[in-house]
Amino acid sequence: MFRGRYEHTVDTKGRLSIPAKYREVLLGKDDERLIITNFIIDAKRCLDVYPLDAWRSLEEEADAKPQFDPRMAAFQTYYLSGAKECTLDPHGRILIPPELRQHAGLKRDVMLVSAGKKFRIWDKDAWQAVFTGAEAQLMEDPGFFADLGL
Amino acid sequence: MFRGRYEHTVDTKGRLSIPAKYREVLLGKDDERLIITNFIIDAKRCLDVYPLDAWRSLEEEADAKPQFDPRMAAFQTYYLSGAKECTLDPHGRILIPPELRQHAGLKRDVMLVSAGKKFRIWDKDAWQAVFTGAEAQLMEDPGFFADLGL
DNA sequence: CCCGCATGGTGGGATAAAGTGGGATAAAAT
DNA sequence: ATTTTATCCCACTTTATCCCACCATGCGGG
Repeated sequence: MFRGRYEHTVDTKGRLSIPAKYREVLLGKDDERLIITNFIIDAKRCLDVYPLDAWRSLEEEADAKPQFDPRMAAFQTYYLSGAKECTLDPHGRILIPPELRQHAGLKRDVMLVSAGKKFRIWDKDAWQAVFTGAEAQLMEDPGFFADLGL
Repeated sequence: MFRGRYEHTVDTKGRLSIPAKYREVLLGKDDERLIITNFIIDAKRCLDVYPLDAWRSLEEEADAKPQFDPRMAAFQTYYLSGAKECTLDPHGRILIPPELRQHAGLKRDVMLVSAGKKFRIWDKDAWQAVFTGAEAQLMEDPGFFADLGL
């Protein structure tokens, strides 16, 4: 499980260092490979990052569903097909492929945000917008989280 | 399993270099032969590309089905009979047969898109349309993927 | 309280690999 | 026989990878 939010920077070569706390999770798996794909939340684009094993099980679950369901096809088109494998360099950094960097509109300052078995990478400004958006919803409707059954 | 999307170019001779990551998959099979056939998704034409072994098992599965089902006949007519074998040149490129290039409307810029055991080749503009279509669906209905149970 | 060292994050140059293009030769089609 | 198409070879450009150095921060020991 990944935990916490981190503000890091993407250098001019497109490299991003993974927080040490996230890396500890990977060390526990004995596999430092990460899978990155494109996603979108609240009309803001971001990147979803999975450890390889978590990604594989997602692929397999998806594979077990009816292939010709139009939603599944869209999922395949949008989410699964965008996946790229990235390995950590000796300093614990990944090189974010250009298309994905562009998709999420990553500039220098980015946010790494935990999301259970995966984490997300946001452009810092986009993150701010999504975060305050979620906060606003919660202000308007204090029961917003209640329905989740937690 | 192929992974990721790549934007490459078809040169004036009709050659297209296969992404190194895709080639690694073929190296694992000890067989660099690819089978290419015509396909269509969301009314946009594209090409389906299979490693030879995956194509063979598809052929055999098809062969095991009732021979006189009209749908199978159409599948045979459209999909199976369009197949051409292509081999990689020393630089890891394939020469896309003219008919297939024309079918998919391939110009200079193309997209290679993973799809499980096979991958697809799209004209870049056609791909954009398909991709943004999927994204638009997701934006309209944030629960779009939630219903897949993943 | 200050110093030195370990750790985490950032940056830059050198080398290797991947992708692209073009000419020359060989094979195939007309 | 001529034209076209495919294959091979070499060259160039861009991108990724490796390696080294640097700078903060935090912590323990003098």
